[in-house]
Amino acid sequence: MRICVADVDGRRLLRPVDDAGRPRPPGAAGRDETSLGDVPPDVRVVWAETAAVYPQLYADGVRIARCHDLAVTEGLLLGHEGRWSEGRSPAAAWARLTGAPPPPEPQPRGDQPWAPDAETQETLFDVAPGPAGGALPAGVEPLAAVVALHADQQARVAAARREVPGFALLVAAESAAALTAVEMTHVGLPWSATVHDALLEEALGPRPVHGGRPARLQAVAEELAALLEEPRLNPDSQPELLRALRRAGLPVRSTRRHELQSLDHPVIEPLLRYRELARLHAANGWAWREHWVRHGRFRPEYVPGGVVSGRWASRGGGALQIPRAVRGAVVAEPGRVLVVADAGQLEPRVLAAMSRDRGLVAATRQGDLYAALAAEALGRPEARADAKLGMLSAMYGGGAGSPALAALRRRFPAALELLEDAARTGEDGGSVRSVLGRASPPAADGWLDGPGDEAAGGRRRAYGRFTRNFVVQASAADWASVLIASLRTRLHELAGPGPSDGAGPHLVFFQHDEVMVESPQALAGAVVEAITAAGAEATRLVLGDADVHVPLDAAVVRSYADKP
DNA sequence: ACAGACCGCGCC
DNA sequence: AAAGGGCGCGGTCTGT
Repeated sequence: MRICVADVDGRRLLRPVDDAGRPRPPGAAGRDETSLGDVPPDVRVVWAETAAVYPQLYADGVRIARCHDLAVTEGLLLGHEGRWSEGRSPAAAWARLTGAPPPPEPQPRGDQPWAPDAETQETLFDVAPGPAGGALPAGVEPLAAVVALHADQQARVAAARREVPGFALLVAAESAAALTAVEMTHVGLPWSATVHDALLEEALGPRPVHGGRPARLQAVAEELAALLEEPRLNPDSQPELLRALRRAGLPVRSTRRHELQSLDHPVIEPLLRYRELARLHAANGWAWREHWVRHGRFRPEYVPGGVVSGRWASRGGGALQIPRAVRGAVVAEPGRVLVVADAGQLEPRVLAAMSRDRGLVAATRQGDLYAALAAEALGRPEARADAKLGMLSAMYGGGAGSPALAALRRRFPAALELLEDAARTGEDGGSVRSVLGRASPPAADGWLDGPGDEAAGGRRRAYGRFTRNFVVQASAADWASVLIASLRTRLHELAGPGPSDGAGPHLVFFQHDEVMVESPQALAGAVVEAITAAGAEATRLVLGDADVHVPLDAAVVRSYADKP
C-alpha cells in the first residue's frame, strides 16, 4: 500500500494507490489517513522530492518510515534507460509524460564529461516555497501529477527489473537514503568544543585573538623562513615556496608531500610539520567550528547520491573528511554512547561477489583480505602492503608493471577480467552498471574524440579508469545504501513510538562504508545487534548467494577517536 | 572587488 | 606501453 502526497495552496493532499500506482477508492484500505502523521509504517509515502518536503515534516516531529522519491527514482530510471540527456526533475518527467512544454534544464557543470547534472533545487510541485521556476504549468493538479508519475515509474521499474533484478531494491534503498540524510542533517553529530579546543591548543598553541597564525604555526613559519634564507616567505604560497626550495638547491617539480618526503634536506621536516598544522587550522580549526557547530552539534548537509557512483556527498564543513586528528571531539553526551562500525575492505569483497571469482570469494572468508591476498596470491605473508596496492591499482586503473598486480591477475582471473571489461567499455564510450543497476553516464558526444590523437587516447584511458572504478565503487554504494535503509528501520523499532527526535538511538554519521549511531547507553548492545543484522541483510540482498563475507564489526565508544 | 582555476590534502 | 578511482574545501593566484 502506498500514499501519494502533494501540497496544494498550503494544504497537504493524500491519495492511496496500490503498488502499481493505481488509485484506490477512499475507504478501500479500511483507513483514510488525513495527515502524514497518521501513516502507518508499512505504507510507503510517494512524493516529489524528500529533500524538499521532509526537513520541515521531521522538524515537526513526524517520522516517515518509507517513501518513494520521484526525483531520485527518475534519476535512477533515466540512467538505466540510457537517457542521460533528459531532465530528471519531476517537472521534466511530467512534461515527457503529458507532452507539456519542458521546464528549463539545469546547466551542466561543464568540466565533467557527462551531462547534465542531477542537482537541481527545483521541484515543480510547490511542496515547499522555493525559488521561482519550479511551478507546474497552469492547470496541472499536483496530486494527480504525483499519482501519474508514480504509476509511470512503477511500470518502468518493473521493466528494469527484468534486466536487473535488484533494481526495485535500489529504488527503495535510495529513497530510504534520502529520508536518512534529512534526519541526519537535522540531528547532527555531537561535537565537544572543550575537547576540540584542547586538541587545537595542543597542536597550534592558544587561539589567536585577532586572527592570523596561531603561535606554534607562526614559529614554524619563521623557522622555514630562516632555513630557506627568505625572511618574507609565506609558506602558504605554493609558487613562493617552490622558488625558495629550488634556490636552496632542491630539484623539485611541485611542493607535494610525496615529492618532498623523499628529499634529504633540513627544511623538509619543519615544512611538512607546517603543512600539517596549517591544514588543521584552516580546515578544522576555530573558524570552522564557529561556522559549522551549533549547540554542541556539527550539522552538515548530506547529499545522498551526490556522486555519480551513488556515494553520498556533503555540503558544508567537509563532513566526509573529518580528519583523524580531531575525531576526539566527537563525543557522546553523558549517559549516551557512540556505536561505530565500518565494513572493512568493502570494494574488493563486492568485486568478489560480482565476478564470482572463486579464489577471491574464498579470500573474503579472512578478516583481513589484503593479508590473505599477500599470503595466498603473492606467497609472501609479509607483503600485505604490496597486495593492497596491487588490488587498489586493479580497481583504480594504475599499477602498470606492478608485480603484485600481475600475480593477482593470475590468481583471480575472473575478478580482474570484470574490471578490465569495464575499462574497455569506458574506453569505447559505453556505460557500465552497479550490481543493483545504477548506470554510469556514457561519455558525452565528442568528448572522447576531442582534439589531438594523443590527448584523445589519454581521455579514453581516463574514461576507462572511471568505468573500471565505477563498477566497484557504485556496487559498494549499493551495499551501503541497503545497509543504511535496513539499519534505519531497525533503529526505529528499537526506539519505539514517540517523537521523531526523541532520545532513542539515531544514525548520526555515514561515510561510504562506515556508520555511527548515537544511543542511550542502555541500548548499546541492541544497537550493535542491529548493525550486525543490517550488514548481514545488505550482504544477502545485494551480494546474493555469492557466499562472500563482509565483516561489519561494531564498537561501543564514548568518542570517535576511541574507535578501534 | 570578484570569480574561477590551480594546488595541496583530508576522507573513503 | 602506460594509465591509479571518487569527493569537498581553503588559500593563493590570475584574469576580468
